[in-house]
Amino acid sequence: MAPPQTGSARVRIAVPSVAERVAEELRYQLAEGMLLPGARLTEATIAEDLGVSRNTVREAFAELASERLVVRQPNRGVFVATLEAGDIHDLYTVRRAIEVSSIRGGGSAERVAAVRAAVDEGKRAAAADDNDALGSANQHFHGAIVALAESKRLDTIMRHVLAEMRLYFHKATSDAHFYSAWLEENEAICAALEAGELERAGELLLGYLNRSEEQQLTVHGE
Amino acid sequence: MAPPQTGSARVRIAVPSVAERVAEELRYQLAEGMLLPGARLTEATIAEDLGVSRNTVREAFAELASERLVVRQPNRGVFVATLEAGDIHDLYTVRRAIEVSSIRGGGSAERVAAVRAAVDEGKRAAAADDNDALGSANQHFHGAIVALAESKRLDTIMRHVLAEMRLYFHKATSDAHFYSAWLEENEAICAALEAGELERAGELLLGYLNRSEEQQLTVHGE
DNA sequence: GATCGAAGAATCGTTGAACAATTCGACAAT
DNA sequence: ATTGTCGAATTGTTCAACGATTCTTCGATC
Repeated sequence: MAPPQTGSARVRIAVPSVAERVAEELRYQLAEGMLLPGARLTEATIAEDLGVSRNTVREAFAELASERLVVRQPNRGVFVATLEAGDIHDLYTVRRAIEVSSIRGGGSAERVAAVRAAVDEGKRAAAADDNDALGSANQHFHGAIVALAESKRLDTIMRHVLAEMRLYFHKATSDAHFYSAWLEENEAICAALEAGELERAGELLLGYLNRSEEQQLTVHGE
Repeated sequence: MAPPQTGSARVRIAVPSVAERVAEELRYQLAEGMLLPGARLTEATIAEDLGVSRNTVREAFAELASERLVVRQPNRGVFVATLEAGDIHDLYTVRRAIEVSSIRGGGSAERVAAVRAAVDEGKRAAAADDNDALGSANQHFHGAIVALAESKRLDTIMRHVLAEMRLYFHKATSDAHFYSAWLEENEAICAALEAGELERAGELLLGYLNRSEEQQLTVHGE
């Protein structure tokens, strides 16, 4: 007999609710650039397009709004989030906090290996000249860094931050030599991490984030 | 005519929507311990109690779920979040990341003054022997530290973390000499901050958070 | 011709009712 | 003690409606 309630690991075989699937679909369209910042999302239209009720769309909107992917304007509707002044700095402030903190704490061998895997993934993508894959690999790299901390909450925060950045920067950074610079930095950061030089890894990562922020600030209107 | 769209500072005089007010009311009850972890929140009951529609309650639930104050179990209902194994460590991991990062970045004179104000608030509460006020002051102190970074996103993350901790620890820590230790530490941290010794302030804060986590771990089951 | 305002259309916020699907509790059968 | 079944309760979702708010259009006015 199984112990009455093993407590935590209650694996729910739950089919994602309709509202969640709607949110997922919209998230996808947002990441893919099919819905550009500022675009209006009319409840009735989306409800009809996806074949669901307006109320369900509403619930999906609530979820996306909590992730800052869309903004609700009372009595006016929801719009794809737009980059306000200070948002770039804000996003990088969050990243500096959680990424640097995570890497300074080190992590299990498995988690470190995952970081290494992301670095390699980036190298392969570069070799294959696949810019999309390069961008994904970079996100995986930074996701893996946060994952070092083994914190559910930090993971979801990072997921949201990355989703927001995809929304804003999806095509803007298809500049080739952007990425080549990343690759070397990621390699160095990963090497320091593997060598247990956590302090130095943190400094390298911090430097990368600061430089990356400046790049984004110059690319987008200050 | 007003300038076509002054852009950001569009001050909405919006009356909070009904759904938001419901969420607010529930948040209040959660913080105040009227709704204990594990309690079931039946849609119909709450809808009737608050005199709103079931759909509206649903929207409020979605918001609270995104803040981890309640948990949705598909087809079963929403329950007040309970402390799972590792949650305490998780919460403190987030706090270490954002609080230490914020204090290491320093802040404007106004923001530093706000930290000082929170320290004083704590001292007054201690003098008045008001334990509730002491708890609030401590939360203000740590909120003020995060506010140093002037980041909307970090502020809301911190707000959510503190709300979650209030939910779990609302009465547990009414131990008098807990607080007196805090007061001295807060004072020392604030002094270091004011002196511009950011690195040291960060270390002190980190030490405090580590010790606080251990206390909570021993008080609550492991 | 530009400004203002008012009528009308579109959309949102919220409600209430409905119904299938799922879970829960109890009770009977093996 | 396990299994199965039935009924009650609750959730997930849809639909239709209506007041409130915003947007648009279109004249009327200066």
